[in-house]
Amino acid sequence: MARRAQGTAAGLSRERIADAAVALVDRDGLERFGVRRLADELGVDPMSIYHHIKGKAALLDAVSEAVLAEVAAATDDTSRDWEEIARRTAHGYREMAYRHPRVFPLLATRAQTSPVALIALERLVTAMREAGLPEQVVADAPMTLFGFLNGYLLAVLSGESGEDTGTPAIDADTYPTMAALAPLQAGYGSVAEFDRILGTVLGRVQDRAARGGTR
Amino acid sequence: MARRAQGTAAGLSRERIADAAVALVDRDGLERFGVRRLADELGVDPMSIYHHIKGKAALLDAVSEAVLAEVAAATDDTSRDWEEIARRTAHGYREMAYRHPRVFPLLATRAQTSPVALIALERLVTAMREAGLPEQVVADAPMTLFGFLNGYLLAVLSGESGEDTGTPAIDADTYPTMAALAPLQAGYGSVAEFDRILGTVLGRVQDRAARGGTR
DNA sequence: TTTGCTGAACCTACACCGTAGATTACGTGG
DNA sequence: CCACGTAATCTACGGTGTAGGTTCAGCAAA
Repeated sequence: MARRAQGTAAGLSRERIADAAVALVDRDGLERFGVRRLADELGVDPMSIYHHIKGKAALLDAVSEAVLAEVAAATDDTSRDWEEIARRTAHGYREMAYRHPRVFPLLATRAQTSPVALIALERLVTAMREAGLPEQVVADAPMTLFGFLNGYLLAVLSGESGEDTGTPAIDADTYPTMAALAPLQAGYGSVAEFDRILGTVLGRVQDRAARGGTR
Repeated sequence: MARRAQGTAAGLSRERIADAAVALVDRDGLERFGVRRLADELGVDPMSIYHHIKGKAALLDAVSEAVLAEVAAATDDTSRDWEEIARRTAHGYREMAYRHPRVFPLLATRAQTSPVALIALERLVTAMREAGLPEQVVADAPMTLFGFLNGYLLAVLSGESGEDTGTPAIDADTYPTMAALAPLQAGYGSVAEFDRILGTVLGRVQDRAARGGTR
């Protein structure tokens, strides 16, 4: 609010800006997020931000990177077992998604090429390779795992973080089967549910490996 | 461009607007899409659109609905075999995604409650139920199938539709395994690849069914 | 101490956006 | 022939991202 005079240090830095941006998106959502609002939050002129980050796109990149860094920090890397690594990464990813449901669409939409993402993937595929899994299976693993993680979490969180929290409650007359099934879909955000589905995905990977890989 | 005088009919309708919006997003991308640009494209005052569609959010809903309708139209519903239905729906969905790569993020992000989406799901789960599959398996099917479809297609298309089509070509020194695997990931986007992964997902559903369902 | 430079912060300005509210005129039913 | 609903336009407001210029604390060399 009270902006300092020109030339006075405001203690801005890429990291401080990114953290504030994450907090702002968490609070108000992606729609309402903007450079000016972020500047207000930091008690700073909008243009000051541009001295540390090139533009709004780069700002969103920084947000992605910040929450991904959380995952990396929370995942301990003591294990060498690829399935253990995959499980821990997936659970860490899920927890981050629940911590920042309104940031998550950003991650699912943009291709992840940031170092922190690549390091995690490199660790996973290296472990898989050392375990002797067929090359093609290893090559497909990132896409298989994160493709599903993104799709699943996006669907589960879309109700969780929605601006308007009104589940329309599908019409039982026109969609009888869907309505009948609704109670069975009640437990959809639970860890148990997640772990079960994750297990089937990893099980599939192992099946392919056992069969010898390519097809 | 040449706007007519006030009161003169411009032949606008929800459908015509939605079609033009889809074309505009296809051409310029979601970032550049806006009410004013759409109005320009239609040769119409921006506010005229508001007489047919409530606001920008509703406009994007209309876009989603329009492309989903394409899928429904292209998928013939002669079969009663649930696996056949799932396959055809999935392939139709994929083709739509490739036809409108810049619209697709919209579908993956927003929860689908439009009639056209619900009708397709109702058909699928009804067929599965009639085939005698366990209730919980049927209940999980929509999430399993579309969760994966969305995640996978989002990842594959993010390179396809990118505003800047520069694949960064990961550094072979810092990420040796990832770099070594890159050639094996070349064919990502092909129908064959898609069908293979789809097969594993459907195979998983059948496995669960054979084992008796819940767990 | 004085000088001059660097860079981080601010200020101004512009083009654009979504949309609320008022106005206009065509086509139709009475 | 006239009133009216409707579909279009016009005007205006507050908000956005950001290019370009300005200001000034802090520091290094003279």
